[in-house]
Amino acid sequence: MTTKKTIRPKDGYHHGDLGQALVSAVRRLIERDGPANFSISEACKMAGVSTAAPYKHFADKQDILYHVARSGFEDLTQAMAAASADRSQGQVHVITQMGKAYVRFALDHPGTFRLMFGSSPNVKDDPTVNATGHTCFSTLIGEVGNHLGPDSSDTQAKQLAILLWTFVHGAASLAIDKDYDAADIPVDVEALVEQASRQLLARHDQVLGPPYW
Amino acid sequence: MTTKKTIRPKDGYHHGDLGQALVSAVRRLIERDGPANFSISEACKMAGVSTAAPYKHFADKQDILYHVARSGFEDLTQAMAAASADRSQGQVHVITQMGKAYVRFALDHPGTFRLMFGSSPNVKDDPTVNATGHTCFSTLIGEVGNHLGPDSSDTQAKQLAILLWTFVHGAASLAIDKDYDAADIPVDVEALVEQASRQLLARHDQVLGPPYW
DNA sequence: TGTACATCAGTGAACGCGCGTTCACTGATGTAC
DNA sequence: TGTACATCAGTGAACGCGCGTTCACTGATGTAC
Repeated sequence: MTTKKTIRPKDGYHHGDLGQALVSAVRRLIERDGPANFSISEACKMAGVSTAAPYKHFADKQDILYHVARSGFEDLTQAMAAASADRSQGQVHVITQMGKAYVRFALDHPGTFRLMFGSSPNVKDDPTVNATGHTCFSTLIGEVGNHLGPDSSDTQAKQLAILLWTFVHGAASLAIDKDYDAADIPVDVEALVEQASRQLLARHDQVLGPPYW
Repeated sequence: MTTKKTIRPKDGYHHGDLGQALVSAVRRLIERDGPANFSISEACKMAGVSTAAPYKHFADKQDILYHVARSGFEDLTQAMAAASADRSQGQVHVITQMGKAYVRFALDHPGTFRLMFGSSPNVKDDPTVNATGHTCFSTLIGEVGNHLGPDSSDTQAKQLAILLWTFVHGAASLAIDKDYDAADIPVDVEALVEQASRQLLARHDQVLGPPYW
């Protein structure tokens, strides 16, 4: 944490850490143009390097995308972990905070988010990308397990986690794709996640509090 | 309904209804390669026509996409209307059926679905596409209004409709993008929609039934 | 400390490709007389 | 009914472009002696 990982851009021939520089250039391009519309050539221009240089670090275009997706999942996992660090307000609060972090990540990095979860280009046939995504989802399952209590099964936790994930992912997708504009009323996505999470987490023999509107 | 709209493919020079033929060719291509990866050239090959022919019917590539998106929204609206035709089992049932129809449409036409709601390529800057999408969402708002009763406000109906839409859209997206595979357990999307819809539609002073698992 | 050398991250020019779009054209069609 | 003609949906060749990738190369770096 104290040692800043510096990318030293030697003025001369060697770059320092071109691999990392390209990944972050591609991430910036993906944020600007979408994951299907970035080009290696432009990423090279941004990194100040010839168009052949990337092939010393990556097999091909797809390989770069794998690295970008992996770095995205790492960031998302970290964001969700940070959001769930405050455990003083109960388990439900922890889970809703994770959901909000998910939505915030999508809004802050829509292009990367689309790459990670979308299908064009597809990035899920890479095992390590899959593994990183898996890790990310596991943290949610763990928290939902805490919520359900020690008597609950792993399957129960997974199924409830899927329910929550589905809503949160819908909120993130509709928000970044500007689909909520069709609703004619302003949508507060985080409030939406708060409301739905509490409702979906509620025990089924329990009287719910008032809705958020 | 009785008069089948025939596309007469004159063997000779004139096509008959090339505009319609191209739209459906593009839809097929979009289903195969995704909305960002179709090419006019290939659609022309499918329609048996030179690459210059489309420009007699459409301004440019983007214009074709607008037509495709519009036809998609029309199909989705129709599918949702059909699903909600059976009103014998109560208002909640009608609404869950609409949600399932939405998910089924996405699974049957993932490419078109991504074009309609996604952002690359963006299709929402066309007013008539927007209007068709608007119509589609309105039918849901109407049913939710029925559910809430005559004393409810339009805003209340919209907000609850947004809540439901969000979940259903998340389910559709995660399903077609194969993201549920990361969950390690099989996911029955329609059952998921059923469960979540009932839970989100439940009155807030009401004891819920048992969950679906 | 100085030198020879292996390593390898970069260059820059070139390739083949598929694409969207334009252009002058052609020939089928429907209609006015 | 027959003919002249305007219309316009098609053709096919060509364009310019940006792209991913390859190639032989060059020169900076670190290390063994």
